[in-house]
Amino acid sequence: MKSRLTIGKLAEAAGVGVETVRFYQRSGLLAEPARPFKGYREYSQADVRRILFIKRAQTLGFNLGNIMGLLKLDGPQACSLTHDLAVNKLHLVEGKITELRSIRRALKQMVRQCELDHETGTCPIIHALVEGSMPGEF
Amino acid sequence: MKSRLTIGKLAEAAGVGVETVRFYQRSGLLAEPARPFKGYREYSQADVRRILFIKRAQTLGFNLGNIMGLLKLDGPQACSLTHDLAVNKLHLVEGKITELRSIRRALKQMVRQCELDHETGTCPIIHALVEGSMPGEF
DNA sequence: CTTGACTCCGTACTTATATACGGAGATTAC
DNA sequence: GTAATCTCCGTATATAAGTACGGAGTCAAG
Repeated sequence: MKSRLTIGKLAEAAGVGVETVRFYQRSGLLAEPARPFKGYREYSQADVRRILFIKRAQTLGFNLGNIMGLLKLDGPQACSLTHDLAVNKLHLVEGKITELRSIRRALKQMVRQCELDHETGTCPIIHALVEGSMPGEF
Repeated sequence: MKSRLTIGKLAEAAGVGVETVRFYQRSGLLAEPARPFKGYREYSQADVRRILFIKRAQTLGFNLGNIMGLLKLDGPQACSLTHDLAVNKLHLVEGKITELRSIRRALKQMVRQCELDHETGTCPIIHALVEGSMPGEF
């Protein structure tokens, strides 16, 4: 079923605001739709999917520029570009996870320390984060 | 050696711009330094470390507000206050880890899809946008 | 002592990603 | 048929995190 949508329906279906749709249009992320009726924009389900794609790609760390690039391309080279971008992001994300785990360890230790001895110290996270920094004045 | 730095030297040592230092000061991320000399700010190595910390924390996805909170964990405080702050930041960090793990999962899926279909010459992600439904959960 | 680099300050501008506003016309619900 | 809602448009505002500008004072090198 090819349901035809107004801008408001599209926005609702995709979980964004009407203004966001207009903004995506201005930005070139969505093509200007047909306006068969008093200048009112008319959208299709494909537009819903396109916005959902944009939103999902955003949560993966792609910005709108990246996304526009992805959307413009099709065919085998698009796949390899997509692949490379994804692999890069993946490495970035794994590095961050590792670092956050070490911060978490430090924080847990801090909490435990605090609960055991009622002693005050400086925060181990900060020293874990800044290589070579001495404990003390911050 | 307690080298005393001008704002320019500090900025250079920390790899940021002079204006950024002033901005951090306005934002409360750096304390107003002493100005023993015609109103010129004077910094120490501790300020360099503090800026490096800020920059590092940013790459992990903390915003300046978060970072201000993390910085408050350091230094002498009432133990109960430290404890509460630490628990609070621990939750922040765990949320960040969870978020990144889900991004990682999605990216891995995306990479896998691309690799599977690479021989066929079509990118499943792009293809799905043109017609039909998205590959699940990408 | 002159020249160029550095510092001061407040304010304005930038980029990315949207949101909001205002007023006119169209559509829909009751 | 009237009120509420929706759509149109261009422009303005929001937020985070800086970055740049302009003019005046100051410092360091040649």
